[in-house]
Amino acid sequence: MKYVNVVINNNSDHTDNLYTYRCEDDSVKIGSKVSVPFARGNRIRDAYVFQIADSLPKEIKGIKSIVSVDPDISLSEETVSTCIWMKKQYLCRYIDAIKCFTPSGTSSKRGKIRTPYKEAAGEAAGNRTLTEEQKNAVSEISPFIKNQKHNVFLIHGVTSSGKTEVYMQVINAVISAGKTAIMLVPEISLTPQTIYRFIGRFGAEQIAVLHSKLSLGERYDEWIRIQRGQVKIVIGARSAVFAPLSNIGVIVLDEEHETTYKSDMTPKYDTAEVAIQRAGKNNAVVLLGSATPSMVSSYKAETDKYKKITLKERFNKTPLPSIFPIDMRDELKNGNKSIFSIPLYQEMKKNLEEKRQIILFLNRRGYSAFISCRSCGYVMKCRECGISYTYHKSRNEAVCHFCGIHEQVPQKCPVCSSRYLKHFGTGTEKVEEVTREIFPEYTVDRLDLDTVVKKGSINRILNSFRKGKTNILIGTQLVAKGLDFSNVGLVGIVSADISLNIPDFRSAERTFQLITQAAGRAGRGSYPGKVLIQSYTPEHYSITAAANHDYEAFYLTERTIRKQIGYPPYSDLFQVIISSESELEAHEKAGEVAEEFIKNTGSSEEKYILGPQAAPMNKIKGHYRYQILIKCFPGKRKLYSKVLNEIKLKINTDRKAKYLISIDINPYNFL
DNA sequence: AGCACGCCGACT
DNA sequence: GTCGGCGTGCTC
Repeated sequence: MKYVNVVINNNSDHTDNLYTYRCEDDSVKIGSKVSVPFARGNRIRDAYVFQIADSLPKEIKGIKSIVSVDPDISLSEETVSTCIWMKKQYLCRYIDAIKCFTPSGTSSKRGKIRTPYKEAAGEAAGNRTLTEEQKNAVSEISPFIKNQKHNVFLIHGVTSSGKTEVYMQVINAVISAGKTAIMLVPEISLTPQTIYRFIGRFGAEQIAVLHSKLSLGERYDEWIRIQRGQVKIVIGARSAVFAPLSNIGVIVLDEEHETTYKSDMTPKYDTAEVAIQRAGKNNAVVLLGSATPSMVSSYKAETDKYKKITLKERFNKTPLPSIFPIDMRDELKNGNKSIFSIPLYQEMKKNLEEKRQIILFLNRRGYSAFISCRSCGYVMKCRECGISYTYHKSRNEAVCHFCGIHEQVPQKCPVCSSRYLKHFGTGTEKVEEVTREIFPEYTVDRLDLDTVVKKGSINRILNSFRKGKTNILIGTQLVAKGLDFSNVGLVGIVSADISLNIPDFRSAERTFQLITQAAGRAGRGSYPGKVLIQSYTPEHYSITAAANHDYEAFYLTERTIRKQIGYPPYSDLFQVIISSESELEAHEKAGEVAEEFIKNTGSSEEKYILGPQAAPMNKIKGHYRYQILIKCFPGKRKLYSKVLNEIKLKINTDRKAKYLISIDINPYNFL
């Protein structure tokens, strides 16, 4: 006879506790999925065993017994403890964390299991020869694999430095040592070539690919394959960090700076944090790879939380493309009001004539118009938050989307008195139209979220570009991610100002990343590529540092600013959103939450709290949303989490309350 | 959440 | 009388 504490699969904050049951089944262990009678009706529900004891510390009246044990699905002790950690870390319920680790479907029963990438052409199985730098990287990591010592490595490698080859050799060592590996990529549909390389190298039967387009049944079958130890490597997007592998030796996050690694649905987890948590418990190594590491990761490397490895040279020894900022203020002075500057136009013409292809980037996330002077480049920003004001047409006001401060837009530029102080950010839709107008004899194609939605069209667009049928490809950041075309002579960034002025403290970081990643698309063949960046503030450090291929310069400047204003990596940002059918109520309650937070944390430091303020998505499905942002400095995280969780529970379990609260710690998107 | 209990008004 | 509305309390 033993007693178990279980988490009930019940979608409610009220029942987010451990419940004790009697258990006679010897096969039950920590992580077992069981069926239990629950509540007055004794309805049979799924539950997961989190604790086991031989006796009860004190008697529980009306204790019930487990009715059955699921033979197929279970958690491991490691994943159970990761669930407990997730509840604290992300203020979610136990069951939300458990659902990440368990398949929601049932077996597809359609006979044979289909592996979507089975037919991948094989690549030579042996390891390739490495550059000196790659060898050093591998030999720095190997001892940790051999000695089963947990560590996190930040691999900062320029585009084309061969990071993937380093990952593969480390994974090879891990598998040779009888352990398993998780390989995470930002977006699986955009990185098919990486998957094919892995399948070619390690063989499809050793690999499970967690594909977003898998049906529930297919996903279930893959989950079972992984859990039964039939595969050694799991490749997938962020949710693959929850793969039911045991004996993990390495978890890799490729392109670790990508925003897709942060979940925006409950639980709002950070993939790198989960990876590090799991790796720690498996005595495994984590590899975070990027050409443009996030500020947070670089800061952790600087402060010795991570070990940094740098790959400075490109694998094929081709030089990095030359990057030229173009001052759009000069264009205006010279009477050119078109989207394209003279240098960009001429460079496009030249490349087309010499039969090289062109990629044009535009940032469509510029819905929120900012206010800038086209004559001198001045941008209206919030003094406190350091982010660009957003133009609100209805009141002709400039509003800070972080703290809510607003002011009238002046008639003249406060710096140079020009009348060219205008809101900016519209008109990018026109790029395709204008391009077709200027170069009617060439083929122009476009790749963005709208075109990607249609399945298959992304491959059609990319294939026709790869084959050279498309001369000019216009795209959003989507195109910047890891695509490898050898005939691209020119990359044009139509307006760096748009990403530079999105209302987010990460706008400079994003801009630096965008330019660097975009530049990596040029000059992959024999011709050294060229990158032109159009901007009204080409002297901005994110642009000059990117142009000089100088990550360190960018990092140091940005770090200073983050420290001054108290943004990550110097704080954790808690975004608390109150939603209600009544806009007034949402606004008021957000204010009350802020007051209660201040009272309960005993901190009188109101400047740590920004808002209340209309949330980025102001209205969703008839519910108005107001937010407060809380800067949480080192040492405060536990207290803030506890207080916020108490406030959240009180509100979300109050049936009379007509509003809801949700909390996102370090959200990635403020748009 | 989901369900039972229970205390009130409206109805065959 | 008694059917059913929903406010309240509880789930090992």
